[in-house]
Parts: sequence; C-alpha cells; structure tokens
Amino acid sequence: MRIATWNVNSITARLPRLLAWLESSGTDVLCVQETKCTAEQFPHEELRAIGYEAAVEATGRWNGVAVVSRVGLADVVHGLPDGPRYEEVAEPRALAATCGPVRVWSVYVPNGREVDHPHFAYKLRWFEALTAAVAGDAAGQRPFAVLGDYNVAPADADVWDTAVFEGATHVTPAERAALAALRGTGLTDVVPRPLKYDHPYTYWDYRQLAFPKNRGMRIDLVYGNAPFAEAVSDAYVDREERKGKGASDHAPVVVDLEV
DNA sequence: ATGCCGTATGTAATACGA
Repeated sequence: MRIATWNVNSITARLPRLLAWLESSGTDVLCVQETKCTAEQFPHEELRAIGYEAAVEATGRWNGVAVVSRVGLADVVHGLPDGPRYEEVAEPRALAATCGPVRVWSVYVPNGREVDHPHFAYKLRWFEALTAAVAGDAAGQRPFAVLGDYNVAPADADVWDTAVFEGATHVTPAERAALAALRGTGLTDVVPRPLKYDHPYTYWDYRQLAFPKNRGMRIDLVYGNAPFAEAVSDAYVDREERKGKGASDHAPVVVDLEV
C-alpha cells in the first residue's frame, strides 16, 4: 500500500491539485496538514467521489489536520491527548486513525516562531505530549507511524544553508532532542529519496526562487515503528508536486509498504 | 524551464509561515 504525508497549505486552495494527485499517485492513505478550513468546509464530497473517506480535526483559518483513506478509517482520535494549549486554545494539530493494517497519526507540530517566543516552549511541550501519546502504539506489533509537518530539520544536512538558520528555530538542540525522545519510543526516521539533487527536502519557501534554487528543508517526516519500517519498500519526496502555479510550499512524502 | 510569496479573513490590511 502507498501512504503519504503532505502539508497542503489550505485544502480549499489545493483541492484541484489534491484530487488529481491522489489519483495519479495511487495513494491509499494521506496524512494532511494545514487544511486551513472549518470542519464544515472540509471537501468530504469531492474526496468521496474519487473513493476516499476522511477524518478531520479542523477549526478554521489556522492549522487543521486530516487522514484521507481508501482502505478504511477506524478508531479515530481527535486532537493530541493531554496536549498543551496555546493562548488557552487546544489547536487542531493531531489526528489518529487506523487504515487497514496500519495505524497513523497526522501531525502539524507548532512552528515555534522564535527561540525566545512562548510559541517555542509550546512547541517543546507539544512534542512531550506527542511522545507520551504514541508510546503504546510505537512499541506495538501493528505497523504504526507518525507522519506530518514536524517543523524540525533533524540534521544540518536537512537545511540548504546552516548559516541562514543560526539562532533560528527548526534546528536547535532542544528541538532535535525532542525528536530523539520521540524516536526513543521505538520509532525510526523513514528517510525518503530525493527525486533530484542530493537532499530529500520537503519544503521550499515561496519567496526568492527558493524552489528553483533548491533552497529547501526536510521538515515533513515519517517516523515508523519497527513493523512499519521493516515493511517499507520505497520512500521518496514527490517534488514534481511543488512545481507550477497553485503548488503548496511543501511536497508530499510518499512511502510504499509491503503489508 | 521549477521563476522572484501565498492563504484566510473580508473587501484593506494583517497574522502567519520557517
């Protein structure tokens, strides 16, 4: 089966490309981030018309996640259990579902903004809650993965220029320690192949020709438990989807599983 | 060519992104 994660940067703006991509890629399960819609606005009908159902955690213009599946959708968990609030709001940033033989979380980790901003402490607390929430499934025998926009580059090689990110979020030891703690539950980083160039970047800023210049970052990650990782037959970044008018600033990460 | 920021809100300007 084919499973993927994609920060679509508004599912409304991306709907034509999303529908076309689901069909052309043959994706069975897609974890979506930044739907930027209300639950009522989510395009269930359009997805159903091409054979997919969806579970959605979304509240409006910010954040929002979903799991879109054509191989079943069960045992949905809405929101991150015991997750921190930001400015007293429980933001829609996580959703779990079981799709056929695989259980997944679709996550949109808080950005952090600046290292001395309250949003950064919120980001680290959010990772702690995620780690606690997934520990059971991570240690289990069923294929399980946490897929999404982690807003952390795991290593220096995962950003196009480390000098640009000195003192910035996404590359700090604290964020990378949070990733290590998450892996400590039994998860491994399923690193995709780049279809071009040397690094499997998944995000390129819209500005300053970042994509044509390949000034990217690998921040969309697939963390799978042992049964998941052992079933992986291929993984790649579909950079073709970052091209052209109407693209998201993130490309899908695609994983093929022998399950 | 992959090409110089995009989205939602709301209808101008702002918040947000990383």
